[in-house]
Amino acid sequence: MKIKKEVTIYDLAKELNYSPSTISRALNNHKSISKKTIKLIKEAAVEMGYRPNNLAAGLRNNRSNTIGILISHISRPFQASLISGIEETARKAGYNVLISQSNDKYENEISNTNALYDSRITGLIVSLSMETVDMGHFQKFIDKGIPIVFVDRVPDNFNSYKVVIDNYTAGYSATKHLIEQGCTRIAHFAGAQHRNIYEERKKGYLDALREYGLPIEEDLIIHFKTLSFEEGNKATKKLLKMPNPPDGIFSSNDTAAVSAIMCAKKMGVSVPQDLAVIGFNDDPIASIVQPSLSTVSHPANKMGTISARRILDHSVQNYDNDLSEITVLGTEIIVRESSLKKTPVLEPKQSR
Amino acid sequence: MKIKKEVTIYDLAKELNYSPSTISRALNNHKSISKKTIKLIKEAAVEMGYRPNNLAAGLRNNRSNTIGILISHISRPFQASLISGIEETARKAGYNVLISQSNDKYENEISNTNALYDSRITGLIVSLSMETVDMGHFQKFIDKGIPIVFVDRVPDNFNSYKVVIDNYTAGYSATKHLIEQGCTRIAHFAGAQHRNIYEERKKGYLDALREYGLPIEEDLIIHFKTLSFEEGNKATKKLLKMPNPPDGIFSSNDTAAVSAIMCAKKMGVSVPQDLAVIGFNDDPIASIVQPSLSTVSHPANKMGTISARRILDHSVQNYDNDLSEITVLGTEIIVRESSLKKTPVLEPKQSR
DNA sequence: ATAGGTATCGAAATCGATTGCATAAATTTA
DNA sequence: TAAATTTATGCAATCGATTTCGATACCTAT
Repeated sequence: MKIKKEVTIYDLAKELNYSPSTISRALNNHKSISKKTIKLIKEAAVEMGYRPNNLAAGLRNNRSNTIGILISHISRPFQASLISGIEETARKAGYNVLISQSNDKYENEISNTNALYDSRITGLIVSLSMETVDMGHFQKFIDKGIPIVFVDRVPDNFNSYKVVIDNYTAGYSATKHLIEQGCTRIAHFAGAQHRNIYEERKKGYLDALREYGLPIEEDLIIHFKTLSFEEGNKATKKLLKMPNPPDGIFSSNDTAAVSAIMCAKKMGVSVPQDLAVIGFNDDPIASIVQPSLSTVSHPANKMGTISARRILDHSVQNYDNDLSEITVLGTEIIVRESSLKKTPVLEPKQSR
Repeated sequence: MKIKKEVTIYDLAKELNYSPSTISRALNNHKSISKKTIKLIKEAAVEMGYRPNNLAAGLRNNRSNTIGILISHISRPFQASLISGIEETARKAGYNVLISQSNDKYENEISNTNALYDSRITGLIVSLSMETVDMGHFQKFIDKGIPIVFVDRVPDNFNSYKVVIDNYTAGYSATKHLIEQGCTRIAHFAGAQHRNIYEERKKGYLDALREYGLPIEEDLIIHFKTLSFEEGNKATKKLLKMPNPPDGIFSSNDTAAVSAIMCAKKMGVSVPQDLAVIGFNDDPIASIVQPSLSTVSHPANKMGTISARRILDHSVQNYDNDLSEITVLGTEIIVRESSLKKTPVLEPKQSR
């Protein structure tokens, strides 16, 4: 199979008897080229099958019209939605999107930041790995004026754009909701406490208990490593076997919350009557499990959109110093069956 | 904030009194550079904070060590896993990954292929949009010798690498499973028939019925547009209201299958006794819904890995003509509760 | 000592697009 | 009509890495 040669602006120039400069300017709608010429050149470009070479343009301009993403797991629903939001926004603006996943490993995060840097991305959007503590690998972007947007899992010791939800309030509201449903011994599935999101959710939980005069029992606060289904299962089993088991669980994610529901059912503990459960994220499984899971909804796609916008706006306005705009988005408590002890479920109790 | 200047191989050259050629070769472990020199140069590179410029290298080599992905929706579990597999494989080989989603629009697919082409990707991995019929927008890759791997949703009129599962056999086996469970009137949730995957699943379904001497009833075959939850709900309602309703459903995806289960429960039809259900994909919701959903599992991550490998291998071996290796992967029927009419469920029937 | 080999390294062209500066032509102004 | 603008376009350098030819120095064998 023969490989066709590339059509470049030089080919266009030769063909149309213009200089490459004019071709380039015409294709970019430069104002110093007459409309007639622009039209002529653009039509010829299409006809000859010309396609711009981003590598060449990027080299020359020292930017690649590409947004880099660094997240931990693409197939987590939240992160997939995040990426989706970024991609849509970026593409509309003519930007490409490079992705990389750390699998929650610090080491991967470092090599991925390097790989993205080497591609001279316009900006970077990051949700930190579970392990990351040191932030040194991000400095090179700052030094070169490449904007970084931290999203969801953000550092607290690094000055940059941030897009987050109000995890404290969400944790507070979720816990308060359980309290209002009559729970008095509420357990908490906590995530790694060096990650802001889990730390703040826990703080919200604690403050809600305090506010309502409920005792804080360390035994009811389980610290998870990954908030996986298996971990949730084990924790729930342990909790329900306690002499004085909890009557509510606020889980820092839906996966563990769902495992709690399923575990409780298996152990003959009825949800929500004996155990009310509320999760976090509003993953698809939340509305499928029975009883359906109350949870905190996370505007993932929107967070992606906003993060991408930050990068795009930055590169236009070229801020020089105020590299620290923080966007805090609200969350919503989605009340489903798993936490609804007081008001009867709307539909009649058939088939359950 | 000041922007630091880029460290280039020229800076290294000046600093170390070598020519840029030598620096370049040393960094690439070229054999004509002594090990001592290589070590010296590499150490200096690290110390001076040198980072290669992929744009420059890519321009010179006319390749960017980047794999482009074109799928329809990032947040579909299957596609997210696919991307994940591609990303992992690519990154291990030192490649970056550009993503784009068509949202199942032909128009987006075209503009995205252009955007990816303009970035001079090394290869392209595609799962076709629902609308795509004409394949003209892929020709430019072939012309330039850029390999394309079609995965899952593949064309049948275009010569290129393909990575698929055996949809026909999967459809056949799923249907056969329902028949073996005693179903005699099996409905089928079919997807758009111009997409290979849905067409073949349906063919397998039809052949299974024929083989077991069951009549084919057009009324039991519902053609979906998107196989969404809502569509599934509506279809199930319609089916169950028939004078002679089906006793089994083979759905082309899990979303619609789950909606069928939930709809049946709401209508007082017990699953699997009165209605056995089997889905396709093994999405997370499949194991969460109650009764849990039997389904066909799809090696999504592996398909991603293989697709990426195809690109990588191609660019090494530089095949010239045999651009049509097809990989067919097997699937697995996952039997859960929703289809198990004969054998009793293993766990005792508590709490259900 | 000389031819041939090998190990190391350099000069300079190249990839394709962009852009500051210069120029030529067309138009307006004085 | 000459001068001053404005409009439209070209020249040539530039971005950073790679690679084709060679060139040089050092060895080895005859």
